[in-house]
Amino acid sequence: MRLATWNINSIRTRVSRAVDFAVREDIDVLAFQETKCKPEQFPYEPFEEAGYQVEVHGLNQWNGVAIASRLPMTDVRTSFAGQPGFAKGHEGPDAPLEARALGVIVDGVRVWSLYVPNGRSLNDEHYHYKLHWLEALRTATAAELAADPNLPLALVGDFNIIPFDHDNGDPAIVQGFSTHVSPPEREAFFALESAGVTDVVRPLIPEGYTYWDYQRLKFPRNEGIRIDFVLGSKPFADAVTGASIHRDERKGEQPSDHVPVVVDLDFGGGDDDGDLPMIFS
DNA sequence: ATGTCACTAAGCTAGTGA
Repeated sequence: MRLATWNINSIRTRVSRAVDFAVREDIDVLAFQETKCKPEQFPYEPFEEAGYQVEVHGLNQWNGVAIASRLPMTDVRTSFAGQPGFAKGHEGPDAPLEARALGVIVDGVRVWSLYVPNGRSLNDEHYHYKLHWLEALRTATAAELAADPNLPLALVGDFNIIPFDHDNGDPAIVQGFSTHVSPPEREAFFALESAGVTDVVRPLIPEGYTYWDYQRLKFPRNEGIRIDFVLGSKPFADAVTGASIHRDERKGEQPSDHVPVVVDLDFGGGDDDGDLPMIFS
């Protein structure tokens, strides 16, 4: 299986880019964030013509997550257990949920497409919302893996956290002043390891950015940041055979400000490409 | 020039979010 995650920053603006990438790169499962539309506005047809079915979760023009897959998707969920909601001046499990999580089972793998809240600034209520959201994600992930320790599970998406200093090439993002690099955010990110998931791309690609701001020539100057990740449970991580960050997708006409992150997986069985099984004798 | 972009509601610009 070839699995990708991509903050597309409006699927309606970039549907051709998205489908072309999926086909060209032979992606089986492609998780999107920031689709920025309701299901009735989602451009299903180009995906279906290319052989992908799509699960969509979107409530309005903000956020929005989706998963396109060549393989059947089951057990679709539009939030994780205990996911906090948010409304102005009102945060927590009783507040309305935003469209930031979509989970499916595909080929025996639980895939969560996640768009972690942007903290905006260190003293903003969205910053506390972000930390609570991450803690709830940790709890929900630990519970899901406790219920099925052998489950190949992946948390993929835009985490809006820069885990290490060398993941930050943007001089405007400064420790002590900016979100994405604050110790509480980094602790929340690494705390996901205690739930049983690890970054499966990092060991294969130690350096590299996944996002460059549209403003101030950040891409030509390569002042990017690494905030898009694939975190996998042990059964998932053990199946990883390769990874790639598709920097070229930041180039050309109307790019997203994020690029896709791809992981190759081999769960054994010898039949991961739809062809007849290999016979060894 | 913060060297930008996408969304909506209401109009051809302002407000919001990133």
